[in-house]
Amino acid sequence: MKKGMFPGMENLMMPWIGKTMKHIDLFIATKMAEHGVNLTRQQVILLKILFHDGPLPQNNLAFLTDRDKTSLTRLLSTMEKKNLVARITSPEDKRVNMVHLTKNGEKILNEVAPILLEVIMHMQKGVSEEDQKTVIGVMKKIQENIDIQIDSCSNNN
Amino acid sequence: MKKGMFPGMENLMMPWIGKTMKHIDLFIATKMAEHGVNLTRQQVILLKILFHDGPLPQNNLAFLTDRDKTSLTRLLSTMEKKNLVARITSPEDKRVNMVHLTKNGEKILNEVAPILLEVIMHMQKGVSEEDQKTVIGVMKKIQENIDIQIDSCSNNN
DNA sequence: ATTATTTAGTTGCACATGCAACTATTATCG
DNA sequence: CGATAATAGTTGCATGTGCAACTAAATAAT
Repeated sequence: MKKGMFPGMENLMMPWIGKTMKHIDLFIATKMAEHGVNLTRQQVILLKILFHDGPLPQNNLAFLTDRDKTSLTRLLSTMEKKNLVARITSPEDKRVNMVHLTKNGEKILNEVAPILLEVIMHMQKGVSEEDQKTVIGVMKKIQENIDIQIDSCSNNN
Repeated sequence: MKKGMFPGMENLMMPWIGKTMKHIDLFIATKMAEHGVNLTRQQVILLKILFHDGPLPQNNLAFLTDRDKTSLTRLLSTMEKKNLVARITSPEDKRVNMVHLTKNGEKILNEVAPILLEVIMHMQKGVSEEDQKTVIGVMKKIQENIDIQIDSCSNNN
């Protein structure tokens, strides 16, 4: 019995993309754990963004990461428990939470950044620059195709 | 502010793949809902497999769909509640649950199959056959790169 | 100024996923 | 045959995700 035989779907991109993404998430979590850190892909990316783009309102963070605001709320809650980030209510607008990278978050980001890079390099080993560009181009195209239909219905983050 | 600016990661595949997959899942769920059906991508794929490959033990189903057995357990529970599939204990080996497609499941699959195809075609509109092949090839390559590291640690499904 | 509306975030509900630990059943070994 | 090991599934716990409905605060409108 062959693994991944979706009847009539062997030569479609979708199943492959989905499966790959699942593997990537697992791989990253595993590698992080091996280095004694307990972070998901999503958390690392958030740390990276906060480090580069300073404290940001949750709103912007949700937009930047293309995530529903409710999803971000809970992602931040997880990260706040681990003392990676801190939510500070903005004095100018008390509705707004400015999300800060904590000292600990920064420290861990520094530990983790090289690991992430290593993982990424390992993943794409043997894939030509050109093919990478093709993949990115196709992903963009798919999102374009989809968003034409979805944008009208509001994305609310 | 640009959407999806992961500092220093703009030309990496990973963030694009992840985001695209999220969009695809949402798009499929939305389209299904528009047609009055309440199914996720994962559920549709499972229905398809059960239709083509007949009743199967959960074990095999987990293997075929590259999913942890515990994940499958819960996916099936959801689908059983919706009367899409049925678990029937095998008489030969009482440990084994044979997963059957119910009449209702088959009926819904028939409704849904053309929608899924339409959705897929819409998604990949404007993407050349060649680029699709490239994408699939790259996905396979990434999984290969990753699995070398992971296989040793047992995949337990 | 007071009301109505928009905006930022949270919470309830539902779904998908994996690991560790568990139960029940079968197979194996001594 | 009886103890041990392997196997199939489930459950507890943790993570990520989105929609609908909510609270609180700020802005717009009358």
